[in-house]
Amino acid sequence: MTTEYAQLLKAHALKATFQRTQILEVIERYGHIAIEKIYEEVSKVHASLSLATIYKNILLMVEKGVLTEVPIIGQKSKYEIAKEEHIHLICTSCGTVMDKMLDVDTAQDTEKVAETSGFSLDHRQLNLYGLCEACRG
Amino acid sequence: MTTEYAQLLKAHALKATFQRTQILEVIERYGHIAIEKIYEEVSKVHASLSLATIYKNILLMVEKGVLTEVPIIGQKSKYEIAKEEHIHLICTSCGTVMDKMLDVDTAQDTEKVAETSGFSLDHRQLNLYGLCEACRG
DNA sequence: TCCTTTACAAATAAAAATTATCGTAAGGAA
DNA sequence: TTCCTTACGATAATTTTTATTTGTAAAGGA
Ligand SMILES: [Mn+2]
Ligand SMILES: [Mn+2]
Ligand SMILES: [Zn+2]
Ligand SMILES: [Zn+2]
Repeated sequence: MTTEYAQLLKAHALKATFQRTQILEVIERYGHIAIEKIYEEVSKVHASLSLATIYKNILLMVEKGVLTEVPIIGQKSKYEIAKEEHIHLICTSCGTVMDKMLDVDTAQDTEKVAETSGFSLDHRQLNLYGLCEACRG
Repeated sequence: MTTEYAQLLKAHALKATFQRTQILEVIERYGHIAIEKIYEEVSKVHASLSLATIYKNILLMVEKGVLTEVPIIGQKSKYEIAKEEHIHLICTSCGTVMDKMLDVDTAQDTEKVAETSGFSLDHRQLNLYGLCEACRG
């Protein structure tokens, strides 16, 4: 429902405007989605929406931690609602992005790698590229 | 030396032009570098170079497997000479990208994760974001 | 309530990044 | 060297992203 997104926005000190809740609704529905596609989708229910409003709000919501950017080799970045740390399985044929939990051991390993390089780790981003079940045939 | 890059290009069925070897020389020197910076650097030794030539060749060399794209949260992609699989430590303050080997256990873990999702894994991309030694102070 | 302030969205405009076109130049096989 | 093919440079054209301006509407205080 719409109040869910209103809550999320307010929790991050952002006003819950119609445009923002619509953007969030579309992102949630797609899971992971690129800017242009958000514009396309939101436009269906709100024809007068400006593309600049999308850009402005995506940037703002990433800054505030409501959204996460998922940069991908050979494509434009996709965005998702920020959630618990996880990894991505990305199909190089159809472009689908699937979430998977990161297992604890792997997480600890990366901590060590960072430490031994004098690096203070903030966050991880693991993408696995390949073919999804459907595209393998 | 310059013949080194000529070899690399020919090994991938690409003509060894002056522009291409210069681009590779700059990428090697920086380790990881964005398009605009490549242009800036190559222009110093070859003032008449066209930016379109950079784009065309980067795209081509990525396609042919000479280069690898490194997509990064909040920045434009950087490019590097393709090499053995490794991970990246990325400083969110100064932007530096550092290479680290991926340890074998972690690699095997990701294989399993992919498998159990019916996904045929092709390649991994792990970025660790944080502060480098210099930027921690 | 009325006034003042602030935040947003929309509509451009502007700038930056990327791709396409085409005539000329250079690489490389023979 | 000669010839064929491919790549480069010089734009032009698109696409993507950011900045400005203006009009409203919500928020807060007197
Ligand atoms: Mn995700
Ligand atoms: Mn690297
Ligand atoms: Zn697929
Ligand atoms: Zn740093």
